[in-house]
Amino acid sequence: MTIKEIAELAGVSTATVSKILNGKDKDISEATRKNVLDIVEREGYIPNGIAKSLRIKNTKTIGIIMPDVMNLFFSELARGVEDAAEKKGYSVILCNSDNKESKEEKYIQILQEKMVDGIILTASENSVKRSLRRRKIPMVLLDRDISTDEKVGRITVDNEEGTYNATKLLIEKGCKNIGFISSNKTTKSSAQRLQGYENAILESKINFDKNKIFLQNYTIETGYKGTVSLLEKTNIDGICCGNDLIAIGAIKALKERGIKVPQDVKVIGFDDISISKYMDPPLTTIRQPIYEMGEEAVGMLIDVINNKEMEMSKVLKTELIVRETT
Amino acid sequence: MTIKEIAELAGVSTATVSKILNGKDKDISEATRKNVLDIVEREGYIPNGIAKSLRIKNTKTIGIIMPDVMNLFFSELARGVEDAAEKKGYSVILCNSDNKESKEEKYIQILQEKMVDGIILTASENSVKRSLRRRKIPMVLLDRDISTDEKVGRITVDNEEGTYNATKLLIEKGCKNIGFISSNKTTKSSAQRLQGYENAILESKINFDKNKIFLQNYTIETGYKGTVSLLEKTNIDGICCGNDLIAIGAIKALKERGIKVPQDVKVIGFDDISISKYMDPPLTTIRQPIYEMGEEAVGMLIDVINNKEMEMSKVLKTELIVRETT
DNA sequence: ATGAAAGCGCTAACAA
DNA sequence: TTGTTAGCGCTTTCAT
Repeated sequence: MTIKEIAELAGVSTATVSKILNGKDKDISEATRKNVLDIVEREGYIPNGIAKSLRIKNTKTIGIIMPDVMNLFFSELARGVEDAAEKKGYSVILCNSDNKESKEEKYIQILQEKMVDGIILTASENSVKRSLRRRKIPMVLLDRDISTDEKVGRITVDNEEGTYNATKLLIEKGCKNIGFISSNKTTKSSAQRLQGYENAILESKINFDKNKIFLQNYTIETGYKGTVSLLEKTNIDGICCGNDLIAIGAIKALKERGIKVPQDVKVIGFDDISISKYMDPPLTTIRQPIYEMGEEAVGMLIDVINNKEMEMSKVLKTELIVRETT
Repeated sequence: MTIKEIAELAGVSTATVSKILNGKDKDISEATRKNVLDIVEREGYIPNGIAKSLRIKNTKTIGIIMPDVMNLFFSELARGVEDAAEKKGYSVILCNSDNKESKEEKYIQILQEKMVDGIILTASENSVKRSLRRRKIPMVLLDRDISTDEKVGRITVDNEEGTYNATKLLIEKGCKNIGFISSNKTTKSSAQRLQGYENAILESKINFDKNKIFLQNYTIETGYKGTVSLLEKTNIDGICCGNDLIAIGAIKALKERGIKVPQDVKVIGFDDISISKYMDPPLTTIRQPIYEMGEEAVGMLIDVINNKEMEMSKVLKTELIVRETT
């Protein structure tokens, strides 16, 4: 069923049907309008959006490339993106990169072939730069910032302030031996989180100890292993974690060894993923407005798609959520 | 940059370029092949997939409609789908329905307009039926089965056996007062899970008590509220939960009241979402092969897209994972 | 081994 | 108020 067939059934031209279907019906008689719409309804006609897109040169779909939707942080991000996109009439193609540059670049290529109107990206420095050089397409970098002169949007969070406040809280609560477990990625956000921790320590009277830092992945496993490692090498009465998953792993290791949280060791996470408040004990953490970040990203992306003049960078605030692990 | 421009630069026709780009180059001289490819590379040409799709009538993209990616169960499903799709050369458009029929139907329409090659659906009975009547498109129903004569694929799990085994385990472990907390949805899977529980109870010598059943949503909140409610109304020494989220909420309520799990009350979940093994205590549960279900769904979907003769229904086995809440 | 040309389903400028 | 028509970028048949 095509627009042409509808036109024939209605005894009008395809142009007329097209206008009606697209609401450009100011100078179309109510009679033919109704007639056409009835036929469309009766026949269950579904417009071919591909043909339309080819003609009008936009697809009303955006792509999002992220490491892994199964990770609670990213699934919340994805939801924020999808909800905001849907509200603005866009669909979203989801791509999981597992942080692999090869996948990131492959997906960027595929998304461009599919003529998405823009891409939201949580990816490595290299992929972004290389792709941007090849062909420009509206892009906003989400969560992970990247230095480039290209015109890309950025939505980030004040990571440094986050871990700074987290560590400060631990210090205020009386911790003297504070570990830091996080990711060893070379992303800005990882570096900033480490920096925030260091700043807080350096600023206090407790002395900085490299042995209290364990850097690996943003995973539960890292939290677990890191804690075990820290426990062996040094004494600890507080752990600042690079994200909530790490904190969950840390608490597990602690509990298994009969170490009480928060009495013996205090733990603080980062992100405030949805599960954190249900942990035992409920996790104290630095909240990122994850869902909102997703929303902001699509708002910004659509602005750049429409060539609107706007601020190309937005850094959102974190918030300390004190629950029961500190 | 279009295929035409590439053709001009190479001094050949668009037909030749097209053939080369699509590997239909058996009778194309190596010289022109190399020349064209070099130019494509040098110019950073990206084919317009929309134009291609319009011509060849497929988009190599599928849609998936599910209630909510933020729900751990669905995010794992989404990942399984995306991974399998990627392996077979498909992209996936993700849609969150929040179990709302209006959204389900809206998305089905949008996906059809975008000419996806097929749809994977976790949706209500009505939406599916209504949409199927309007226009046929390859579809596979995932996780939620629906009765219809239409030719749709189905991937499900043996829910009844799952809760039957779960309840049996509780009984074997000595529980005499077993509650059941689950969803009140009118889906087959929900009905089957209740049935499995009832069967196990009826089959045992402990008598069936309607007051020990609490039906609401598949959420942590329901688990919490349901447990509180059960505790008030009746005595309980075991809870069979409709999913892991409910189990997590139940355990939280129990712990808060100083009731020990598993000593005082045993709890068993359903799904084995990724977080369950990290709970405290690690959750005993009925494992669904979630990721594989996603994979199977796209395998089946692609088979129906290609009109392959195949089994249109597959029910996967659950597996009892005994950890420490029983 | 290569090319000409039709046509996929739609929109929009322009004509009537 | 409605219709004619070109053309979006590509593939593919059929010639050459």
